[in-house]
Amino acid sequence: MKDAALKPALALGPAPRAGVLLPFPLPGPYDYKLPSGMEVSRGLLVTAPLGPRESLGVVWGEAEGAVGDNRLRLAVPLEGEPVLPADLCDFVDWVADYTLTPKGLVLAMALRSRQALMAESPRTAYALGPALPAKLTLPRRRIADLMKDGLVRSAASIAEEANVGAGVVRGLIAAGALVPVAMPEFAPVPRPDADFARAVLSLDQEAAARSLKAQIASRRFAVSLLDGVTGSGKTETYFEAVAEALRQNRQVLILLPEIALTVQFLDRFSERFGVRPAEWHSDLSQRERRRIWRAVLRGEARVVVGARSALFLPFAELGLVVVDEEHEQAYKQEEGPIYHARDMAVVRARLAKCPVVLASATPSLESYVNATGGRYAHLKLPRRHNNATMPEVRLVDLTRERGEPGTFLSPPLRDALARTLGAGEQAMLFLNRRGYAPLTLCEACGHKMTCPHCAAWLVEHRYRSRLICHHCGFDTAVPAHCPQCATPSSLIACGPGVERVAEEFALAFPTARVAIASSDTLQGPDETQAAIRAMNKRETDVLIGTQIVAKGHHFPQLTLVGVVDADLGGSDGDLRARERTFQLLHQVSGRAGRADKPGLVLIQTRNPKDAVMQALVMSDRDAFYAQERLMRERAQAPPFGRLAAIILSGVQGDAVREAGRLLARSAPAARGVKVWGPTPAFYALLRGQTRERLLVQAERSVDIQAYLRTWLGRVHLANAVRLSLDIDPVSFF
DNA sequence: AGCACGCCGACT
DNA sequence: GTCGGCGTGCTC
Repeated sequence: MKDAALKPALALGPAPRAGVLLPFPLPGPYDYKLPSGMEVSRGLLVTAPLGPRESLGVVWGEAEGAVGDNRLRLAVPLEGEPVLPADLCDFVDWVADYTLTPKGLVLAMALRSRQALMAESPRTAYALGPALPAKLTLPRRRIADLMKDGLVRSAASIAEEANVGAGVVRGLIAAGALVPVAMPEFAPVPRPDADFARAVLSLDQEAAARSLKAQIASRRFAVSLLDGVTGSGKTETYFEAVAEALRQNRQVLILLPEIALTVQFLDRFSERFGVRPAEWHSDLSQRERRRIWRAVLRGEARVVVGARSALFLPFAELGLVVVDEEHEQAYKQEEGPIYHARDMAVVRARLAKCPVVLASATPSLESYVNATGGRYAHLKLPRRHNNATMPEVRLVDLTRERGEPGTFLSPPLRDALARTLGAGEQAMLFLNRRGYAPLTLCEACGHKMTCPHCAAWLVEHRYRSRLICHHCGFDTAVPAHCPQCATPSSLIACGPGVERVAEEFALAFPTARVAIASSDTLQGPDETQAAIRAMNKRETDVLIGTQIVAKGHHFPQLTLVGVVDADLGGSDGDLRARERTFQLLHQVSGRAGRADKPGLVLIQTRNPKDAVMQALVMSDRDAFYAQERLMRERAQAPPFGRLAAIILSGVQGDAVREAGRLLARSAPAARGVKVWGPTPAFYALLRGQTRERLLVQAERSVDIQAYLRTWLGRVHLANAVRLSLDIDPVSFF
């Protein structure tokens, strides 16, 4: 972070030069001349010529001087001389150093909307002029009638609303009957009102909110874990912190996992603050992106609710960062610059000198250890709202309670379903597996149907009669003969997916109304909304779904949750698999039950003695965390040690494997550092690319980035091999 | 990221 | 004989 030590304003003499960072994967800032006599400071946005074209750039620091004066080109500040906030520049430096990503690539994330800073082009709207032409045709009359309300409209909307051709509008403009009015390019972003609708908080919520408000008032960096059971009102609680930040005239960033960025959340926000917050997510249009980006820089957007990339917005007066559902794996960016948004949010807050709140009912072990160890404030909300009780959790031991072969609903689960439906209540079956069956194999020769581009099984989707690869999207018809031994009709489906569970359920309960909820059946937020509405209106008796039903929505009439296979994803070698299973099952369990009738959760498992299952049954979360913590500590795994993964990939398998061996041979010996591998990645072949992994494990005190820089700086890999780095990997695929 | 330069297959 | 495939390399 040496750049952070730069003076905020670099006053440079005549013929000034400066280091300018460009949003490309260049090794560092390039030197440019700047107009003489200008006061130049870090963060100043410029246009800089790069080769044959003009690029957006940011003055990053003093010139390096490696390039002769004669080769320097002139960078010109943008109109109005906008400046990126200094703490955002520091953040870019920090993320680049931490993830070993070229700075320019990280800067590119902060300049997401390329023309965000180009001069705003005013829109022209029209109002009714002083006089109408003598000759009023019927279309002209319609325009006059429309415009009598005194509102200004664009030429296009006049034509549309008055139902006339564009030519008629043009004619009236030419005749002076419609006069132009200059409008700002963008509608202003509405300001949330801190006191629009104050919530009534429970004592627990009040105490947590008070603590957060005090932190905001002190304007210092602090981390809090808002640790509240499902239904305890975490959102209302941190909304009080948001309100306080607004009163202090500070900006707020609320991070949500992309899937949680729903209409419901935005509605809740506007119920509390009177207006919708500014949104930031991957499918904003270019125009919206530009509008929000500018509004954040100018301080017009006071609260932004966004997915992980919102971390790179140019907040100048950041006063609070909230990371909701902080345990979610979706916060891990797995492509391009690989980073964990939760961890980076903490860094962003530290650089902005403001508090950050991590909220979850099932915190990540990292946050839990930090909170219980006193590094983070631990704010607990142990009670559900309205004193609703937690559901009763029972295990079904699948090693004893087997139904018939090829069935996946055990007798106890069937009985419970029958009772629930008989009582006129709703149920949910959870299985984190899309499609009909995860594996198709030949009865005659044992051949497994796998993807030609990925080392993965093809998943049968019976509704579409296709075999589909969930990694690359490859799809093919179910063949009539085994491709290996040519035996006809020998392919059989193995294992359950949601479609297969739905089929079995429908056979057992032919009159019940079933809906399947998976990313295959629900295309987009509208259909998801419709499914939720059908459930709430009791048009659906049983919802069978993947993890998209685990999150978020609460169904008041739902009293039974069945977990069809709790042992999924128990993959060895993934140190977070147990934590994820626990979090997911805990979350699913929380869907059951209502105020007047406690819910029942039945979990089908082959490992009923496992600590994850026991913690769920005993409703003893802390016991699970304690055990998990101990295991991580013994293994020197995060947060007690550091990890970094090196992923090699390429089309030429031999070259990739050779590069892996070369890399392993050249790993420098260092105290407290171990290098494992190379091993084929979990999916050794993905989209036609061979993938090998090496894992670096280091003690906490080791500077793992420095180690990697030294190592990788010495090795030259074949051009056909791509190397990418994952610092703090969360998944091992 | 672009856009050049630079060496090997099917065409006016 | 060329037009053009995209592999590698450079941009202050």
